[in-house]
Amino acid sequence: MRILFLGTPDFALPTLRALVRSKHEVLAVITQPDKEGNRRVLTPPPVKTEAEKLGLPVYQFASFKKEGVDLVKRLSPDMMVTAAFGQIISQELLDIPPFGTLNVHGSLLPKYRGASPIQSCLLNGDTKTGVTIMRTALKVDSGDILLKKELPILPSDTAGVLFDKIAELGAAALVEAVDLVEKGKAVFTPQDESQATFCKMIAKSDGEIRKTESAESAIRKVRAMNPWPVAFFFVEGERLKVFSAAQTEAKGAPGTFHSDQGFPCLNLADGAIRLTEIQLEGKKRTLGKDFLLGHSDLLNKEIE
RNA sequence: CGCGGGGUGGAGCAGCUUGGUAGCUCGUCGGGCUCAUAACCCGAAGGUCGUAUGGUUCAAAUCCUGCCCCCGCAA
Repeated sequence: MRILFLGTPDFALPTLRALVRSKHEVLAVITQPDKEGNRRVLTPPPVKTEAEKLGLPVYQFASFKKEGVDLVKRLSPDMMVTAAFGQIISQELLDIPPFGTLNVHGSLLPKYRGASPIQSCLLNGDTKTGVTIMRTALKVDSGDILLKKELPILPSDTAGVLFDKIAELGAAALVEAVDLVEKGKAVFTPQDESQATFCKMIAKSDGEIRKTESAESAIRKVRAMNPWPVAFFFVEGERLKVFSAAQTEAKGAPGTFHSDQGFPCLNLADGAIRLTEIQLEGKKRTLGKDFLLGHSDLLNKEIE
């Protein structure tokens, strides 16, 4: 199969690599334009960097839908593959490749359609998730399903860890799917719309820990928001990020702190969380234990 | 030229405004106490205070300047 690959973030890298390693041919890579990253530094999307490393032609579009038609017709791929591309593609484009367009999605569809399937399953405390390979359709993540792979969610999984696992699982599944299509053995099953759920893009504010919530809910946030945007709360106007935390017993009113084995613990509505790894704005991230050595006054403060 | 915080013994911080003997909590090493300890007591080692061995000064961690590095916000 001669494939045109569309993807943008890290999530798409394993799939791109797997395709390059497979017997199929990646004609070119389509991705989004470079964007201003941290502190005004222009950062290329990870897929661009990887594609260049692999020696593949790269095309960047602010709107592939509007500007990409000629290119796709010229390349005339047998198939297109999308992996977290980040742009909606027109039906006209989807119809160009004779074998259609496949997508890799980080959930067991029809659950968790949308932009944050991995964070969402962690926020909801699910015990399993997975990856789905389906047709890329005009309506986001609604295409007919070719195959799914399940994956248990471990208590130690953060979004970052799950991302990596699912991206790898998805890469293998996608190559398997392309093989099936090539052999004419692919069976596509429509999604059960009545079971569909949708998740929005994660915003930074979604990571705020409030004293009215339970410790369990806070722990889920910590796991779901790591490595981005990272769970946090405010103490006297200063933002404190929580990279990792463990559930423990409350010893004080919600919003106050106590120390346990040298670690700061935040008391919440139901239980408390031991702050194992944290970062004060402007400072480096440290173990909660080390943080407390220089900030013992934290124990007398309260979150907002 | 987006805004802002920071770089002080191994770790986390204070000291800088109002220049003048380098401090706190912890760790490390040695010793003591204890059935025991992430407990306690005694003692010790360890720092050219990011850098230019820059400028001002009798004197700079502290004031001024250039440079390097780390980080938060915003986008």
